[in-house]
Amino acid sequence: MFYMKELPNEEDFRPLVPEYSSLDTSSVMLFYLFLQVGSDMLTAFETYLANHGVSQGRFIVLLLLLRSQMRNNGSGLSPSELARQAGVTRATMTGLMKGLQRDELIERFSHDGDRRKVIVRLTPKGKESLHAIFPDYYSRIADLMNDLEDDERERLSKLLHKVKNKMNLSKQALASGAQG
Amino acid sequence: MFYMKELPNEEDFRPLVPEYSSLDTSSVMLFYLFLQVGSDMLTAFETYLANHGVSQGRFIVLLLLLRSQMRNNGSGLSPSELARQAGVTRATMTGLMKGLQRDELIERFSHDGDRRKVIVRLTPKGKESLHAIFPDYYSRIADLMNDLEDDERERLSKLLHKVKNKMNLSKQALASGAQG
DNA sequence: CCCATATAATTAGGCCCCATAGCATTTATT
DNA sequence: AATAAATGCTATGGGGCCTAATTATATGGG
Repeated sequence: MFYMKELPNEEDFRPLVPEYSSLDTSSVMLFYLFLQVGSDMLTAFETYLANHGVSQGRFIVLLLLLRSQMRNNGSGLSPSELARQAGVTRATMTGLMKGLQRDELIERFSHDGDRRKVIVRLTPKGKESLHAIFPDYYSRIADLMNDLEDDERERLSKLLHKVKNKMNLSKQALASGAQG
Repeated sequence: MFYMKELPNEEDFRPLVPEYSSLDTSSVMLFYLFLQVGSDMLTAFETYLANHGVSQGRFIVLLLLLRSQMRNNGSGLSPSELARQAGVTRATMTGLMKGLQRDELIERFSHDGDRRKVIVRLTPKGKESLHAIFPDYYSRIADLMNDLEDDERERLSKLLHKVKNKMNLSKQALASGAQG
């Protein structure tokens, strides 16, 4: 997890500015601030979820399953599809599901039409877990955003989308080779 | 890492709204959007750094050391202090440093006055690694923020600080027990 | 019908990050 | 001197993630 308790300040960059023409101090500081806030949020909620006995990864799987079941009347999802929606490999998903099944939060059924496939569904216990977490979970999120007025939320959302779009455009470039 | 390729939309929450009085849809959607953008950014830069042969954790340690050496003329930092500044335990820092030393990016010296302490410094190779990464690294960050006008950056920064402050206030509450 | 290819799920093995707990050493406090 | 605190380390373990290989099943062309 990215973390830097004390964010770098303007002075920290000053000696580097003459050396690096690509260094835009305000960009970098904004970038670090963003990552710090995001990491803090994530860490806090991870800790919170851990107290409820689930990890972030597990929680997401449960959420995806719940959503799928609400949308399509309990049809469930395949591990492949879960992996795709969660942005991990199928192997990773297998591991996650192993734990979730051991704890009886999900069930795996074989697919009727395609015997390669598996269908994953929440168990009643899995559903209960989510519903046990939700009230407090939502309340904490609401509380976190409570200081932001409606127009501020609107603006933040717009700005986030802007960064998001920018990233999607340059994602390949960003993640690609060592040479820019 | 938090990830949810397809963010939940308004309809996904609709059936939950009557059930949970604490559920504020706009808060939750903003929260998820924030985490998604942050995670994507982090992942992209992690991948990028990995292509340069360093992990996020390592990179941060190197940054902290560079900053310390620039601020205090090469005095270095103790593992304890590094752990504190990076927000990890001392044990974790020991592990990180083991790898960094193996790769000859840092050196460990014993402290003169206090024989419990160790002083960590960047090796020339460590410094070179950073300086090899910087130009492209800064350029990518600048590029990422390029779509934001000055006033937008200002606003985003203010909003982020607002969320950050809110979190600092309720950090204990957030991360604390299963019961809200 | 058969084979090459693709897809699905899993297993095995491994790396990184991170934590807790315990330990030895050294320093600080009283 | 005795106790407490700090420092760095090791051992151990969990979570998350990956690649590569394996097994089973489907599918489409020859």
